[in-house]
Amino acid sequence: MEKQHNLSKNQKIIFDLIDKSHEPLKAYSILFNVQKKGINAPLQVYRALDKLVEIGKIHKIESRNAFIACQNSSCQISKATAFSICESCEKVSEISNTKLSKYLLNFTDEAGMKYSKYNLEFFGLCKKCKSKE
Amino acid sequence: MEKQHNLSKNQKIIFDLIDKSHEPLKAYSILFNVQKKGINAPLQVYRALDKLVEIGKIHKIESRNAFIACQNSSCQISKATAFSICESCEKVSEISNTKLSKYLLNFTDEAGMKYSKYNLEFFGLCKKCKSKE
DNA sequence: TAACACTATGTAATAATATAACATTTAAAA
DNA sequence: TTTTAAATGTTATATTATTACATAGTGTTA
Repeated sequence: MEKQHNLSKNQKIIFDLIDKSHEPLKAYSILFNVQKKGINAPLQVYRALDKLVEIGKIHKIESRNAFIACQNSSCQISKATAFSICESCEKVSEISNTKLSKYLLNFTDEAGMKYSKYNLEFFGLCKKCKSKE
Repeated sequence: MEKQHNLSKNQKIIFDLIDKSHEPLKAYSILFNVQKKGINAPLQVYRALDKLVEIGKIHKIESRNAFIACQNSSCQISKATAFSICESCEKVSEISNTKLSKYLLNFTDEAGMKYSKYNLEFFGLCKKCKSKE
C-alpha cells in the first residue's frame, strides 16, 4: 500500500482545481481562481504547490512554469517525469512509459554516475496541430 | 560547414561572460556583470540570451532559470539537450551521449508521435558531494 | 548609391513569478 | 496533556521576464 497523504484544506482546494483542469495552470492563475475560497496570497498557493509536488500529486512543467496533476496513478512520489509539449497549442501530456523510465534510470554518464531523478520534456506538434499545418 | 553566426556586440559580451563561467549564470547576475560594458537594462540581456539560445551557443537550464555555454562543439542548433545537476552544490554538466540522444530522438509515444526536440535534466549528487555525505 | 528589409540597440515602465520574515493556528504524536 | 511538526495568514519584497516605443546599424538588391 502506498502512503496516503491527507491533503490539508488549501492543498485540497488547489489540487482539485489543477486536477479538474485540462491544461497546465500557472501559480497566479490558480491564485485568481481560488480567491473566492479564501486563499488570498501568492505564498499560500506556492506552499500548497510545493507540498503537492513533493508528494507527487502534481508536477511542474519547468519550461512553462506551470503545474499539472499527475496522470500516472502509480507514481506517488514521482522523481522520474516525462512530458510531451505541443509548441503550437501548448497541450501537455504526461508520458508513462516503463521502457523509457527504465532506460533513463539506468543511464550512466561518462563519469559512471547514475541518476535516480530526472525530468524530460519533449517538444513538437500534437496530432491536431500537425494536421492543420 | 556549419553556418557561422557573427555575434553582435551585446551578444558577444554576454556570450563571453557565460563561456568563461564555470557555473550557470542567471540573467540578472549577467546584467550586473556587464553594466561596466554599457549594458544597462534587463531587456538587453534577455534579447542577447534569446538569440544565443536560438543559435545554440548557450542553453537554458530550465529548472534553475540559468544559462550555460554549450559544451558540445558539434551542436550548433541544439534542440536535443541533456544535463546533470547536483542538488547539493548545483554543479551542472552537459551530457553529450550519442546513444542517449538517438534513443530519445527515436522515442515514440503511445500515440505514435516522435519528437525532434527535447530537454532532459538529471538530478543527483555529483561525485564530490557524494563523497562528503 | 538609394531604397528596402531585417536585425540589433537603447530606455522606461511594468508584468509575471517566487520568496523572506513573522505571528498564529491546527493536527499529530509522545 | 504537553510538545512537536505541519499548515495557515499576512505584509512586504525579491527575482525573473516582457511590452511598448524610438533609434541605429547591416546586408541585400535594384
